[in-house]
Amino acid sequence: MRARSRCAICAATPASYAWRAPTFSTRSRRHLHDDPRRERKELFVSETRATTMRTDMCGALRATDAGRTVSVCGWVARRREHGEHLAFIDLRDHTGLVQCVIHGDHDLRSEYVARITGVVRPRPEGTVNASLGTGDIEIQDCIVEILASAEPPPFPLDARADDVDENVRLRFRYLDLRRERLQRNLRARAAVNSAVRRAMERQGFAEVETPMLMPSTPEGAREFLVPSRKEPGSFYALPQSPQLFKQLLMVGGFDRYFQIARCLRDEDLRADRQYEFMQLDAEMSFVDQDDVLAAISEAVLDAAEAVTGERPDAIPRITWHEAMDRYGVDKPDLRFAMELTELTPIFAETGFKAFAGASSIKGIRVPGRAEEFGRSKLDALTDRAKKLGAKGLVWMRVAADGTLDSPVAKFLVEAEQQALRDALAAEPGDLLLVVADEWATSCEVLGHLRNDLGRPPVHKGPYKYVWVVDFPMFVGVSDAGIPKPGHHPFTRPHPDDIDKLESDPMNVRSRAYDLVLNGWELGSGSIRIHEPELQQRIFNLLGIAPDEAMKRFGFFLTPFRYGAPPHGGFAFGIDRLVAILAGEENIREVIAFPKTQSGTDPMTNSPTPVDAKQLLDLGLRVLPKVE
RNA sequence: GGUCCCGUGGUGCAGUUUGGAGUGCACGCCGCCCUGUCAAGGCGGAGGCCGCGGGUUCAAAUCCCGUCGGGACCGCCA
Repeated sequence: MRARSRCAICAATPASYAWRAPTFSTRSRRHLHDDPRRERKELFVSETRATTMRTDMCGALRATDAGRTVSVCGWVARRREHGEHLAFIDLRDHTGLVQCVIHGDHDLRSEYVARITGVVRPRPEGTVNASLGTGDIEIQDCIVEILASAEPPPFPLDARADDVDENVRLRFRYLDLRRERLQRNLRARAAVNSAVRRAMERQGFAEVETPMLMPSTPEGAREFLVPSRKEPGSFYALPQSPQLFKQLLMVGGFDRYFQIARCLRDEDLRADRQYEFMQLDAEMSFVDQDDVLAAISEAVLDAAEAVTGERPDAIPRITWHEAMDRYGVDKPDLRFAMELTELTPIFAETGFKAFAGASSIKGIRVPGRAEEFGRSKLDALTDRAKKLGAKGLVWMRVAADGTLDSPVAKFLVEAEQQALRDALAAEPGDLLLVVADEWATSCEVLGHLRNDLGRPPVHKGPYKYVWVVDFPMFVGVSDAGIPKPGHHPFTRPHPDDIDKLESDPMNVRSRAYDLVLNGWELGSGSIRIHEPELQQRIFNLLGIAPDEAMKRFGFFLTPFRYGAPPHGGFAFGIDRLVAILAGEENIREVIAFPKTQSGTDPMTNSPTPVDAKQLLDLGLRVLPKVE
């Protein structure tokens, strides 16, 4: 046993895992740290997970094992029969495949579970399989024990199943899980959990569990409710996050808390959203933003390193305002340029009506794609822009001679056209898109178009982490003219803006921050308000009177009267981080038993109706369906 | 709540535009042959409520309406 920590994906030690060749096959789509081009002679130094039934793992055997008598256990991945005298069986466990040479008649079919005992020998000359990690050797003189027979699987348990209807994969999830892809993804997930836990412990965070059954606090996401049997008509809520409890842990003197916490939100599902998901949830006392960002960065970078083998650089920061200004979104994807360019001054004196008087004119340059955008695609882009809230979209194709091919070109004087080309660094063949509107609208519309036109799949290319800081305290106003909190109502205002709370609330920044990776929001956090007076000031702004605040948040507010430390925290989504690191575009691929977009589980058929007796015990009656 | 895409033997597809016999391909499955294969090969065979319901038609996988299921997105996710 080695003292150094192992790769939790493949159980190899750090010294070896960077050299580990794929042991399943070269057809698999993704490899994390595998590189089959490397030298293979010192490939694999693995713990053998020997048991009373086996001596070695299938995928771990190497030429250095030649001569050993071994026992391996696993599933029949493939068989190649040559009559009753000879057959090749590829036996699979989670470490990979090994070829077993079987003489005589054995009824070994797909997915039969078998124990095979034999002698490891180098393969005969000319039969080495370079695409297998175990391809230099095979197990000969085999004794075959069938441990379980199996019906043929409904889909092939290899890379071909990537194309199988996801509903079928989910119905037979336990079979899907046998595949290399899901084995790797879930082991990457385990590696992330482990690295995160170690990073937090190393930094002095204590792991504390918080309740799953808590009072309903209807702000924010829709909650799952759990009826109380003892008090019919009353309900628990499942936590959207441990937010309130973790702040109380700070009041309780824990100083540094973390938890890999299950969170539940009854909102519609997406590629990056499930009802239940896991967060690294953390909170710290006597800190400011820099402390929190540093601690969380440590966990994220450790997690990334554990999966990819490479530690990312320090995570850069960008303010919310700059993110909106340059990328038009609060979760910028920094893997590609196409930045929003400020054009307002160019058209200060313009005679073009759509631009004249607009408070913000911005544009993006879509390099080299003028050709591709004919009239119908440009009309579709314009529709898209309008749906996103713009009054319109000005498009221009840069012709070979540099002139602007656009229905509005005739409204722009030559100096304006030249300044526009210069500002956007336009080249012949480029498509230019311009929006003139309020600053926020111009940014948001172009930000969407930028993502639509330029964004690679989330898992492609380099990993670009970024902290987005200085979020606005309030976003928009309610119908009654009351500001709406951008993060949550316990978020601390930016210290430089506190004086403006009442006079200019919409321009108050908060001490709230997001972590973004490749355009996906990984998580968010904030420095909190720990003084009851400041908290009530915020509630006043939000139109919540003191008695109302006590009614809604009483159990949370009372503790702060007993001495709360300055504190702040963060939470990021484990599922999303793992998905990106594992090269997946959908978090269902990194969850063992996920639900479909409609919230059902094809394997267990949940949710299901329950017996009338159960409802009776809970004091519940189900209403008839409304037509 | 909304928009768009997809439902054809166990799996993946073609067929739908322009209606004409469940017509076809690949994999898998079952049987036989085969002593160096490796997503083995050869021969043979079985397997279909064309998601479901209704309509149009002499005739519907194909056209129309509805519905169910899956997926992507918008709303929503403090």
